[in-house]
Amino acid sequence: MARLPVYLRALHGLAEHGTATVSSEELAAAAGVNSAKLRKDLSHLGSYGTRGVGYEVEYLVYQISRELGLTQDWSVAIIGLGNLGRALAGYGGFASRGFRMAALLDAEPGIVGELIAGLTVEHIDKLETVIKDNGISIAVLAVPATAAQAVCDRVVASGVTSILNFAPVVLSVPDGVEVRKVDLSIELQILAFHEQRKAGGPSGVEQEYLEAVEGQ
Amino acid sequence: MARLPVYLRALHGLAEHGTATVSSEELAAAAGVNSAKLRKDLSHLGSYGTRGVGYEVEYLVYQISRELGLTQDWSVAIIGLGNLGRALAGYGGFASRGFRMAALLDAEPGIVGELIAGLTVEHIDKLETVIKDNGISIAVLAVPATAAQAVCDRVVASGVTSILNFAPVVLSVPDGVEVRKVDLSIELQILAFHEQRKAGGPSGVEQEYLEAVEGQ
DNA sequence: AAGCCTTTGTGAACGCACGCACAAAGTCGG
DNA sequence: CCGACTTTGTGCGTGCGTTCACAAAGGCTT
Repeated sequence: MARLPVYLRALHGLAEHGTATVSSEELAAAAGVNSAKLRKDLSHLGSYGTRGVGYEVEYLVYQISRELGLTQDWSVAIIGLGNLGRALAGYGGFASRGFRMAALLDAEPGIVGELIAGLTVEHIDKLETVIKDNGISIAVLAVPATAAQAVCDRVVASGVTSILNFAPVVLSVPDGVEVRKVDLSIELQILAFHEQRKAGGPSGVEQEYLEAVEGQ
Repeated sequence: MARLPVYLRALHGLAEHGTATVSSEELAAAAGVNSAKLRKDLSHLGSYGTRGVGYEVEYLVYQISRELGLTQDWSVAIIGLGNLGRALAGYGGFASRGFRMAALLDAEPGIVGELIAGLTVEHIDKLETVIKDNGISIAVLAVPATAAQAVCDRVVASGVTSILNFAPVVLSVPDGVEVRKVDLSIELQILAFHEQRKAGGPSGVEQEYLEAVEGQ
């Protein structure tokens, strides 16, 4: 189900290319998955395909968007406007998918007041007010690890129920609050693992381990 | 196995806290996983725990680091120094885990020559030379989607065998080259999905779908 | 209008990963 | 030195996701 956004992106690419209809085989290749898996995923949304032909791109885009809740706009706050926060604020992929950057918050006096991506950075002291006034339900945390849990508690108390966390800590939240974590250094470490394996590779007990996790 | 970096981070946290020994239960809680799963993961590396006591933090850190190939230094190139590339270049979590930022590359004349995180941005024309001279085996792609595949082909041709891709495209690479993809907007879309579900939620066939993917 | 061909949707088997629960093992107190 | 307690390491059952393979269904050609 985390694959629906991937399909959606592939479909957007096809639409821009002028393709009107697509088979499960083609779409699966574009998304990098098995065609049977794709068909099963799509069939859970309802029968939106035509046998013998395939799926109508535009219609499928709408259906997936609706399923993902992208037909309505979501207000998002970015907290922490360091390098990463700025990158996220300027990332075009959000606005085009129904996400509205509604507020930027930071604690640093030198950053507060700055204009980033058309928004003025506000002081984190106003967090509660800003979140409630803008009807923000999704918060993006790009703050230092040490501040993450405290900020998390505050946004949750203010009514935020979805958090995208870039800080390298496991956040604890009450039931009903969704947290997704992105950790950039973990991805690199996984690459290093495979890299090491290619470069001669370990031996002994490690080899057994490698065999056990093969393909992961 | 993608969990080893998570354990490693939790262990680093414990080490800084002065903890010398840790039980699987405690470590599992810190990493946000089941304790049995953690023990099984660690047992694949070998028997590094002491029954009745737990695991020695420092020793376990070393063993996991070695398994992940972090005891040797990896040279990494960042290609594309937009907001995201800059954030990555300045991210401290890399250097502390055995990754050395060896080169920054961009095509934009206004960016080339700039000093970022202690490194001078070089022109992408020198890509092949830079990669070979620095023995770079891992490349981070923070370029626009339209340029991603072309840049990817060039780094692969230059000998890079691991790619961390931030561009929203599925890269095609020859066998033996590892690609990991990070897509920031996908994470937000998944949050929106859950958010929509909480806010009243869809009905009809969609409800069946939701039940089918419950907990995901 | 009828049959062929393509492609969807899904039933069923396979495989993997997760988690429980327990036995082995090692430590600490008496 | 022995017994009780703690914690690891793991065998086994369960449940989920993936994949194969095929039947149903619709379009297209003749």
